[in-house]
Amino acid sequence: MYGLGVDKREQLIESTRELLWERGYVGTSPKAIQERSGAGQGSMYHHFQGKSELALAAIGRNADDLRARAEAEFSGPGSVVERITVYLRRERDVLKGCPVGKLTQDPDVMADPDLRRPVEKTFGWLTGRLAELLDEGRTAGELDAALDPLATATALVAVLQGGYVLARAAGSPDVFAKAVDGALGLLATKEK
Amino acid sequence: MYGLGVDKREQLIESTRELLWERGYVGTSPKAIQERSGAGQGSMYHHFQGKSELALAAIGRNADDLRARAEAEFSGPGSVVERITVYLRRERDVLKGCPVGKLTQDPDVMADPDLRRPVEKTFGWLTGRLAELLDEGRTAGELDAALDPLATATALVAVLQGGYVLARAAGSPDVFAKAVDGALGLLATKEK
DNA sequence: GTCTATACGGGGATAGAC
DNA sequence: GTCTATCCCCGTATAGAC
Repeated sequence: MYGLGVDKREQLIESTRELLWERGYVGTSPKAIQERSGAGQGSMYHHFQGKSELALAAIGRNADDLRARAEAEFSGPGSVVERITVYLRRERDVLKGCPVGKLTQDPDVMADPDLRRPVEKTFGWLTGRLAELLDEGRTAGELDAALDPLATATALVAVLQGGYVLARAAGSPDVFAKAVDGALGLLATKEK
Repeated sequence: MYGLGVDKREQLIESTRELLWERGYVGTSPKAIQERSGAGQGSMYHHFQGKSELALAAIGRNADDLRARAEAEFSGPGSVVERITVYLRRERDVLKGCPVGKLTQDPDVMADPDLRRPVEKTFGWLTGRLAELLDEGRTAGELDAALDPLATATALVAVLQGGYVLARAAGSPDVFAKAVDGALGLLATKEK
């Protein structure tokens, strides 16, 4: 626990995180995890019961990260629209996709309630938090009173998730930026 | 070619289509395809060189379907916004996800240029076609002249693709509908 | 065209030595 | 805690018979 060396348990989780992001759950084998982490079979099965338990730790960490970063932007300085803009425009590893959103396309993740829960929670939180912000903007008179906070928040989160999809399809991050531009262009009309 | 029986080649493609949709490319094995189609090993490898060639046929068909359906709605009756609304609100198998969009999350599909091409083409076409419609609406005075057709089109397609992601995360199709509502709510402001 | 037999490596995990 | 050995089934494909 002391010293410079990172323990194997930690390496296993981090490697799984990366692989889940790059290849998804069905596309990630214990062998691949072991190779990337530098741990052997015995080490992996000592720390974790198996692939799914390891994935659970990795997914949880991905989810926590996403949430922490978003919250930092949401609670930052500026008007509501400014804060949302900062969030939407933040630099992302677009072509790799969203480390959490990607998991929704994985049949084995969605089939396992334990693995699925953090994904569900993350997007529930994200949408709700964004809806709060929008509502705050409405109350403050910054945004049109007719704007539906929850529907708009859901649409904004969807633009991000869909932006990843389109960017990967096109092989270019520009498409992600275009989608965000389009969304912000539409939102701007609702500003007073 | 005559008669009631559908040939095995056809069954193989259709089964692959379903499996690709349900489990993705990495999650679909030749064995699973054979079982679902009722064809044996020999039959499959007689008609196709292997998994990827079969997937290519299946992906192409999924892409053609998506395009044909969308085009029918885009070229239907009504104003531009009405046609877009019909398209966005069309009934979909939301929890299964988009049969084409889903493929973008599959590392082995994206890594193979042949498999990737139809996906890229489909979204390129879809976004472009929607941008044309929006531009038509602008020219006709139906939509605000300041609206950016390409960015808006990209955002709309992203809302759909992201809607699938969020609905799967939540385990409910309602979230997809919410995202669409949010997008249409924003678009409405741009109507004259 | 379709079937069965066969092949080989990999996925996923256990056992036991160190 | 970590390693190596081992296990069994599956993924993916070829060969050859019918």
